[in-house]
Amino acid sequence: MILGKTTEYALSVLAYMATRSQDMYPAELLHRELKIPRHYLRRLLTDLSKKGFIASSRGRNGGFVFARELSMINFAQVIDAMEGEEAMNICLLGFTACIVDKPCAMHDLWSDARSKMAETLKNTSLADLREKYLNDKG
Amino acid sequence: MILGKTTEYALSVLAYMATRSQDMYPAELLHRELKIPRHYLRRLLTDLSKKGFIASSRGRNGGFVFARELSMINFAQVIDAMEGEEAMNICLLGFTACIVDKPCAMHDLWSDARSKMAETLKNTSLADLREKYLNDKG
DNA sequence: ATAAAATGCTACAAAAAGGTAGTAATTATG
DNA sequence: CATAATTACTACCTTTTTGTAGCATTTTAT
Repeated sequence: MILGKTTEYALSVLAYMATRSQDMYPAELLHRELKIPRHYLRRLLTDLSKKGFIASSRGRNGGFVFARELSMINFAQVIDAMEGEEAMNICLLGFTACIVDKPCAMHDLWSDARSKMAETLKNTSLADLREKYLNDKG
Repeated sequence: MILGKTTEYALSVLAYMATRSQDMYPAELLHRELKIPRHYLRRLLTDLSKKGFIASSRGRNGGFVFARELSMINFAQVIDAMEGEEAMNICLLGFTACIVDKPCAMHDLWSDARSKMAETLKNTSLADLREKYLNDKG
């Protein structure tokens, strides 16, 4: 598994919210639309609130909205928040092989590909996603 | 986690074997050198045998050796074998978001970075690793 | 032969991830 | 004020992954 299921759910939710134009997204709606297990989703949403990506409002007509500008949320941030900082910087040969022999022999060979991936994730915000989505549609 | 622990172990083992020059690698040696839990490693090695990367010989003086030329084993193959074919081709927004809206809005933006990563993994063999390792040392 | 050094196999335990259920707290609306 | 709609919290269950234990089997060296 490249990313955990929970991280995929998180990206799904944020991507969905970023590409629509409602002013409130209740858990139940997201559950229906994205087919993410109801209760599990609820916990995920709470978690995403605590992490500052979205904000919740309780009570009738409550739900979730973005807590910051779409342009201020990029994919690397989300993945970091969900998987831990190391996830993207990990040595593909495992720490052991990497540390034992000092600089992991593959770091050079891979750093290009890896850093390109990392840059792409860092440089792509939810605003970019929204823009692309709306353009592709119209 | 980007790759499962077991996959990292597998890469560690193969990388270790590829960069040394013994003609036999018993599990116990790999356990000592790589600090991978003894019994878990044993199962992993059996698994790697069944998958055709290495071959085992039992009995005294037994152990593991590569089952094919180093140049015939690349990193993509190992990752595929350990994580399943889909691991590298997965849609980062999760299948749901991807399918609901037909072509996932991000596929274009990411396909570059992702395919570069995939190519690198496919084009890098254990022979390349060995060569680089021995050059860096000497 | 026998003992030592290996792998193969099977069953189980522990930890992490994923998923379910229900109650409490909060808020808008009639 | 009462009710309905909503999030917050807590506890528990299931599945997958990781790790442990031990015995059976194979091979080599003495």
